[in-house]
Amino acid sequence: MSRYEPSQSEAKWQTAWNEAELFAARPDPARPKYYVLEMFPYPSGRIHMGHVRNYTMGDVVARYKAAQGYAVLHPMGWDAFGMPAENAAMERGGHPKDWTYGNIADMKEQMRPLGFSLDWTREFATCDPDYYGQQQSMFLDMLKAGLVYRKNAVVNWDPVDMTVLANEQVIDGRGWRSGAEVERRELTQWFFKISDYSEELLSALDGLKDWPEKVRLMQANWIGKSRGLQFAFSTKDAPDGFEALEVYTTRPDTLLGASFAAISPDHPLAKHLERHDPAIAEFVAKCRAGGTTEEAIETAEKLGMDTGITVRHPLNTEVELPVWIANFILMDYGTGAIFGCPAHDARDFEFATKYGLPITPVFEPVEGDYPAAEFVPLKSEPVRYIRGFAGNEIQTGEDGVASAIAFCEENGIGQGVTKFRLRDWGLSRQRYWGCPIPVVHCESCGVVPEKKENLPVALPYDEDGTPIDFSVPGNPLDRHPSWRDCACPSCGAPAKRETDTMDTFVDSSWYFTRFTSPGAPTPTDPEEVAYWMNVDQYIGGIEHAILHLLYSRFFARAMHKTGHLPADAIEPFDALFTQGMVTHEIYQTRDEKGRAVYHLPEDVEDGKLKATGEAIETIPSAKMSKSKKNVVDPMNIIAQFGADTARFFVMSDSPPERDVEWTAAGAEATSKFLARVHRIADEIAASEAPADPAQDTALLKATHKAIDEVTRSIEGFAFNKAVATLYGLSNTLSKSKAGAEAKREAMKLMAQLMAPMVPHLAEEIWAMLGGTGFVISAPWPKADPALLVEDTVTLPIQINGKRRSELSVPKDMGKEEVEKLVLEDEHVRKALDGGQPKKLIVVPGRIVNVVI
RNA sequence: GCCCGAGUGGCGGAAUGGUAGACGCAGCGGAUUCAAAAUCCGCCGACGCAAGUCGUGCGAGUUCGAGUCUCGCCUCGGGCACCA
Repeated sequence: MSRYEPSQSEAKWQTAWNEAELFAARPDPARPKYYVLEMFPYPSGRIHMGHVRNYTMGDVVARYKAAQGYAVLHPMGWDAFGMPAENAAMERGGHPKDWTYGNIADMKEQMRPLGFSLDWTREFATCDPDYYGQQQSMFLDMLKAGLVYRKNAVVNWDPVDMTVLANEQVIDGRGWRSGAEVERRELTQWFFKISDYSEELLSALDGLKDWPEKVRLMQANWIGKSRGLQFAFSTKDAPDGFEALEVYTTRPDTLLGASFAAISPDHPLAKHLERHDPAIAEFVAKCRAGGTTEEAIETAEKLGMDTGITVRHPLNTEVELPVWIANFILMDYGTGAIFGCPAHDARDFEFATKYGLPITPVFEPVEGDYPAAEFVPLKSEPVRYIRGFAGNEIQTGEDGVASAIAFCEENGIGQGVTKFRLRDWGLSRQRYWGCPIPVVHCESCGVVPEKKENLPVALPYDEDGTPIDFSVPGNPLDRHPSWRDCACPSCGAPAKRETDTMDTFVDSSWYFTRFTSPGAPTPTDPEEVAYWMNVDQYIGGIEHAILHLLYSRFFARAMHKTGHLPADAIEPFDALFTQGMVTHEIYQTRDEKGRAVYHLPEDVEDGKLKATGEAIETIPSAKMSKSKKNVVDPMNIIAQFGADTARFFVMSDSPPERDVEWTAAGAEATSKFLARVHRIADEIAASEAPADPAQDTALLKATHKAIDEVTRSIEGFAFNKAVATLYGLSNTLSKSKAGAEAKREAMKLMAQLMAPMVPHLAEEIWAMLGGTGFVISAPWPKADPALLVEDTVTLPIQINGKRRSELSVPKDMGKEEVEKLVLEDEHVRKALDGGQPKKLIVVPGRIVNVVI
């Protein structure tokens, strides 16, 4: 008899695997390759249950594919640049570099006991000078290839701290530290020309068959291809140089419903007026208050100001429309100017109602009257045009738009234009802890790329021998005494380095290619990258559905264009899986002022605080977060139950794409189950029961059914169903009266099926039953189709769609014979009461429905 | 505000348009035990004595048949370009 003691056996097997170097990825021409990757973590310092879930999923896939004979690449690294390191330095002193590398060491120590099949020899952090030096090298190649350029763009500006704020540092329109009202300010910044690839990134989505449909949809909407009309209003009383006002509209069919024109506060005309008219300057300044997010702009109160300028209606030059400046017009989309048709646009309606502008319907419902507020039917819906100017009176919005564009083109009013919502990717960050942008500003030569032999342009660690001080707001690179000053790479004259660093999305846009050759002297090694790319299975959070994944798709194309990736790797992720979060209830009490005080789950027992016995309020589950203290430390779970319990629990119950609720009871139940499996295996190992052909066959059939189900579940990322199947198989095994030999074989197969999820226990059982080698190196079992077929099936009999009876028949019984038997059924005879059914539906092998 | 999801017993969830609730948790009953823990066996959507009726967020619809498909809502979650 041996007991289940994970604390001993888990460490033992991990040592054995490491000694056998099982997880080092090696190209092997004799086998197909498989690259499985989980989104690499930000080194916050502590792993959390979300990490455990994410990496367990990847590990299940990696181990399963290895058992199937693939040469597997399963690497791990660190997304190590970013704001938290700088924030930590500001709040607690110290240096971002020390904080980050310390966190990496801590997290690695926490990940080790989980027994993931990771190839740690390929590990790197994006803040390693070697990594970001290669990134700088690619940046220079992309600059040369015309994929990078500079232009002005708005940032959140904190007028008190005199610093740029990230969106998350703007809370209700105010800076998080100073509390000052944030304003939008323009800076010259670096951009990737992702817009060159708008069409390509959109159309290539169709090829991503193994991506979730919702992610493809989100990306398609984000890219936002639209067909519309661009035309110029001719202006009256406008300043010189503004004789025409270019507008873009996706609803040219509503042109005769135009009641005003509106321009963005950032439109060149608005900027011109701002310089000459104090009232407009004041208004525009008001528009610029608040953060830069689309959400902030769209939910802000609609503000407008009449400029006094008018434009002539292109279809009827007698009609003049006023030109307003409006805070909800985005300069980044279209031309930064629109015409407003309040009758058929909710935003225009709100604006027109507020400022008393006319509302002129262009179309109405085919049946019924024009509604009280705006009327915005689906474009695919037919409507009756009462102020149409092109095509039929009754047509869909789509047709109306198409004929309006055709009409305007014929009459020289404007052109049909395709536009995209997708904007170029601004990569400049006015921060220290990021990859320096490797260019130099020279007074005579302008912007000069750094020479490649001078890369990496490394971040300075200290100033004259003392670590950089982060207690002062702003970017330390800007005020560094020696780092900033340099010689111009072109003319050698004194020059200044660019002090902006790169968006951390750049770091995460190519790390998956670097894993194929982490030590290469170039960004990628052609042979290695050609062998390992693409990522066969990518796993990460749904929150990355748009930005990270879209930027990576673009970057792969840019890398191809600059010779760093082969043509067949421009869609880097063959299959994508997006997993849900790990959630937990929140426990709180109130302090004397009635404010919420949160408590860790481990400090709570039976609805009371362990320490004081004070009753706690329980708030429904939410994503685990430190601020709400609803976190369960994986280390505690591993210490108490072992890694396999933690791994198995996060795979149980909830489907992986959905959020999973962590419950202490669930973890304990999982641990009990694993102990039970261990006990059953132990009993089987000692058993001497003689063979029993009937029982042995029944067990063999059940085992093969489980092989089939677990295999299909893992293939379909339905790990919760694989777990349910294993529960079922363990019950079958414990109750089976089969002989010892048959049971040993069944148990060994079960160990193989469990191995991807609970590898340590599986090894233990495999060894106990005399399996050869490691269970994880044993080839994945195949279900024998002959053992999966059932001879008889139970057909439910429905009467009018409701289940009333059932019928047991041989699997392949013909339709007519089944019908005959159905009509003889007691319930059916009773319901028919001597009559004939209206209809008798027999779906062979599935169901019978008698319609009366 | 805009885009994308999700909603099934007390709880987590299962169900190629075909027996709703597999499997697990909690709960209840029993066995074992001096007793307990552990373990094992059984019951377990609601109402009803029963026959049965009702049940997948709400309201319509398509279908012989809807948790599943369509339309309109509600609630919760993710994203909205400088959190990662």
